[in-house]
Amino acid sequence: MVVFSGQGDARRSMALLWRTAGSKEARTAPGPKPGLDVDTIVAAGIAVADEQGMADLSMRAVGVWLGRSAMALYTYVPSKNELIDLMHDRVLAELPTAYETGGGWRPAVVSWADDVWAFYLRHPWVLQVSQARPVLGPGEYTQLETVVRILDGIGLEPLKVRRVISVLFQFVRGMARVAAELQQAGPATGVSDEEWWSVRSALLMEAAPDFAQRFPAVAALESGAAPVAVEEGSGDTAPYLDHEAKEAFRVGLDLILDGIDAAVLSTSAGSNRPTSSAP
Amino acid sequence: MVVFSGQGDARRSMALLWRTAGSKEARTAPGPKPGLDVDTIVAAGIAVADEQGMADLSMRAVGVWLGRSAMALYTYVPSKNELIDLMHDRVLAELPTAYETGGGWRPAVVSWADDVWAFYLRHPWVLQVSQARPVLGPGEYTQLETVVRILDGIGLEPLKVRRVISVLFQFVRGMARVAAELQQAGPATGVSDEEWWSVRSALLMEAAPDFAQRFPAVAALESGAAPVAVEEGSGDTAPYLDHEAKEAFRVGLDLILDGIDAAVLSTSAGSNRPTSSAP
DNA sequence: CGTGATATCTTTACGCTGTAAAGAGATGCG
DNA sequence: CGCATCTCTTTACAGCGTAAAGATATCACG
Repeated sequence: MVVFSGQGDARRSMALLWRTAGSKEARTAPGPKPGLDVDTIVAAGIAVADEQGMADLSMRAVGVWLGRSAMALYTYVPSKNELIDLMHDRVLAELPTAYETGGGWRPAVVSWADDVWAFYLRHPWVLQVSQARPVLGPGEYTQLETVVRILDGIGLEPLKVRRVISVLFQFVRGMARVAAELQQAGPATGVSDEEWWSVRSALLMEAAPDFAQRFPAVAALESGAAPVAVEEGSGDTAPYLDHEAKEAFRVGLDLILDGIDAAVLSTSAGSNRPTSSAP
Repeated sequence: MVVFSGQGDARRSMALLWRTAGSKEARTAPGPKPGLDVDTIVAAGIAVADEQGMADLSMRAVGVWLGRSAMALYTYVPSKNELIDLMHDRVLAELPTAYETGGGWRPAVVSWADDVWAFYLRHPWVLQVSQARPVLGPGEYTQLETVVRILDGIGLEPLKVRRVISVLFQFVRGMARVAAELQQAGPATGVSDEEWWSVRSALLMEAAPDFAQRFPAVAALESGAAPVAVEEGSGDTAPYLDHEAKEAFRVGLDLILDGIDAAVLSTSAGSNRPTSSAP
């Protein structure tokens, strides 16, 4: 279930995102002093989402975190969707904003992708916020600025840069989503991935004894590609699939970077040199 | 909010997916004759999800669709999550299962990606089912078999084929997700995308007048890349962004296919040597 | 042909959700 | 002081998934 962005008063949303609410003017209004503020509430929301997951993020839960009732939050934030937008934009601030491009764009993109990957695993709930209509807040634009700066001047026309960024984001988000869901599913259900898979594949062979006949290509692929050597000795909770997911991430990223290379070459055929894999 | 797969009795799940429930034996048990069956319920669930979206898919809604109470479904299906798994696996059956590879793998992959893209836009709720632990049903494996058959024998080692498939799926799903959410958001809120964007960008400039200073690369990119000529005359509801989304999809796909090309070349360079990690 | 076991299906109920509405209590200005 | 105004709480409502209990229909068996 995707969480859609708020549909409320657009001007108020923007003001909250960019903090242009009249924070300067001294308070002279009657009434009790505010015991909270938007930043505190957003921070509490992020803490709850990090700790308990998006499914358990409720106005009541954030209220409990702050020692208030759920309805107290509505004094500062118009709705839960708006709160999520604010959380999303604010949490992006912890990403690095600059990458060394002296060694070429390729290692810079890899570093960036690694950081984004780790970020999503740290805050898996971010992956559940709808991307349809971006939040248009400072965090979002800072993140975009960072990656545009890496890819600027490598010899792609602006439209192509946008497309490349799309592909990169979709890929990183998609792969991180799978890894994050695995990470969540394990502890949440008390069933490790190895257990889950071994139980399931046994049952699969039981339910579909003709599997190899019905799906010959898949069967051949699995028998040929399955044994990615399991590294023993690491004390992580789920070392095997974590490692597997990260390795798939790296290989896929390389594939995309090769595609970018090809695009660069075909655009500026002749002058620029490729960073790897020459024709 | 992602819908996770069922955690119930794994054997029963598999039996439901592969229809190995004792459907053969004649019914001689006492009690009233069943008025429903799993297939009917799954079809109703798909109809509700297609028509009203995943957010409005509830046991009560499916019950109403069938003229029963919500609890009647629990006679046939152990939980809502299980029902969603069954819906997911069943709806995949409408995808084509074979592609002409006579003209090379590349056009075949493009056709496949186009079909999957259209499929996701037809059933956007499928994009909201967790991919962490695949359903392992016949639909899922049929789909996988289809794409493996396209990529088999183009000169990639099995592990690489798996990675390539991962990248393709993540990309298609990611891009389709954005397009689907746009498609949903428009009608649902009564605000077209052009309206939404023009309102938002006006407010953005108001809230962040120093935008071009704070985000110079993004500002430059947008001024340089924005004008993707709007095609007029088409009578669709949201022709511009639909077209834009599809165009981004095609360009991104090309990028990935170029990356695959590079991987094929580097693998079969010389004779048949794998690029990394030989067995 | 009862009669009891069993199956389908409905009704009710519980704790959860986002948030509208109303009220309590504190605060500063006239 | 009185009163308008603000923060925050309480209560309430319609929705959710599903546990539990009960009504009703159907078969096998004495």
